[in-house]
Amino acid sequence: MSRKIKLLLAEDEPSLGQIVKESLETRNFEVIHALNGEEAYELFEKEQPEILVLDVMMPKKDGFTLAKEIRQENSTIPIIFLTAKSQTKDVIDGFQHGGNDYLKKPFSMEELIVRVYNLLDRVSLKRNLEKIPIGEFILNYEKQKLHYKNDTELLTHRECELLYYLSEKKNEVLDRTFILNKLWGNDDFFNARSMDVFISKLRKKLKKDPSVEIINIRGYGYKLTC
Amino acid sequence: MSRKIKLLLAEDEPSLGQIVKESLETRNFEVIHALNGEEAYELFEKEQPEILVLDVMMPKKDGFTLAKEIRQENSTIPIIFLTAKSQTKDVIDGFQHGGNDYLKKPFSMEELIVRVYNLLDRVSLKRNLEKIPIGEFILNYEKQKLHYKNDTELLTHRECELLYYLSEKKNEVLDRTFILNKLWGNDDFFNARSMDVFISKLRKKLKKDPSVEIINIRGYGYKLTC
DNA sequence: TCAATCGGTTAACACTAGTTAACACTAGTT
DNA sequence: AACTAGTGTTAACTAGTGTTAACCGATTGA
Repeated sequence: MSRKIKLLLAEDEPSLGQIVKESLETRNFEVIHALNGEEAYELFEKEQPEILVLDVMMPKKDGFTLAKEIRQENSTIPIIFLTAKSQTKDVIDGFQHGGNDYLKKPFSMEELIVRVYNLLDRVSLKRNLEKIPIGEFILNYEKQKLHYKNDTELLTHRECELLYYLSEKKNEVLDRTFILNKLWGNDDFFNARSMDVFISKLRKKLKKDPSVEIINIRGYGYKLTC
Repeated sequence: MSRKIKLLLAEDEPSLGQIVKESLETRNFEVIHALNGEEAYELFEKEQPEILVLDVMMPKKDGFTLAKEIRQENSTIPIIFLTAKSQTKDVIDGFQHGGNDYLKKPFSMEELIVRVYNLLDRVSLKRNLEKIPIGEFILNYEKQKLHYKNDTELLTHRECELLYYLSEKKNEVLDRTFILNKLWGNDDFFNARSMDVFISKLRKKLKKDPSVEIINIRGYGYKLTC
């Protein structure tokens, strides 16, 4: 497993802060949670995080002011601002450069994660170096390779992504539209047919171990069993 | 596939609501999100969720008032209250009974999930990887397969679900409307006829072992005997 | 006993998914 | 620029699944 990334989260709403913290932790971040701007600055000094996620509206010191101060010490650390809907665009634009990005509330964790990884430029962090067992097979996501005993088969990027998502939900149903949106961007007719083709290809490649199957659940999606 | 559980979430803070919704969705819930007490009541009527998660402090109608109204229509539906730290214990205690539970903000998703499952009384979250014996047959729910001696028959998803529910209540009567609501979503005429067809198909497949029978109890449902 | 209702069975149908091959496009190579 | 290999999309055909319809028998209550 790769090293945890230390992230400073400054968010004063306790409920939201707690859940964002937890979600990031399950994704293998080490989260330092500050409840206001001043505390955030102290924790930044003390903990030296790699990336900051700052709520703009906070008691004691707002996110922008905090960012200016931190930038004097560290001009490269990536910062993501969490802004309220009411925030005017031009104020945000003033901070839209360098290692900065922003996210309007309400946001989804997926959006936050994507931005975090983009700024860290470590897109494939979570999938790093993982050897995923699928029955007798071993999937190496990084190398797009599928091992079976002494054989190794190369997977294309699409095949690999698809199998990876299936393997994440082993023995559970993976939603059709979820895959389509995730991998193809939308779930229109043609993409759906394209996916069918890939399912077909994967089944062929997974035939070596008869205990591994991709089962269709009509109208819902697929289930990888092993 | 294990059908999605419909859950009504009433939470007025948009950021928190969005993230709780998303987290529940990744755990395979169907989440109906209401932004205030009135909307929550309307959605409760319309969507008929299985469980409610209500913020206590909400605009237009607070969680407790809402719960009282809903309890008049449905005295058994599980309700989880999300309470602020300031909420006094005795007020909460007034609602601590029956299918109720509460959770202090800030809470973690894990805590919420545990309470949801507790109230739903679904211990068997991950469905049996186990092989279910039905007379001389063995049902493998995961793989949708029905084994008989050396033969293996593939079941469709519907067949498998239906047989699974029957096998859970072996030698007991399984309610018609229960199956219909569980598998088809509602118990209208057409779905009922559709189910008849599936019962018919299953009987055909179960013929190999004459000791296994699906017996109809007119007006009530079916009994799988073996 | 007879109509009414419920459930059983079969087949037709509509729709979804599976498979294969042809095609278009990209990137790398000569 | 031409050639090649690899990848993903589109198309055409086939197979599988669940719903609807039609017809029938069984059970029930008036």
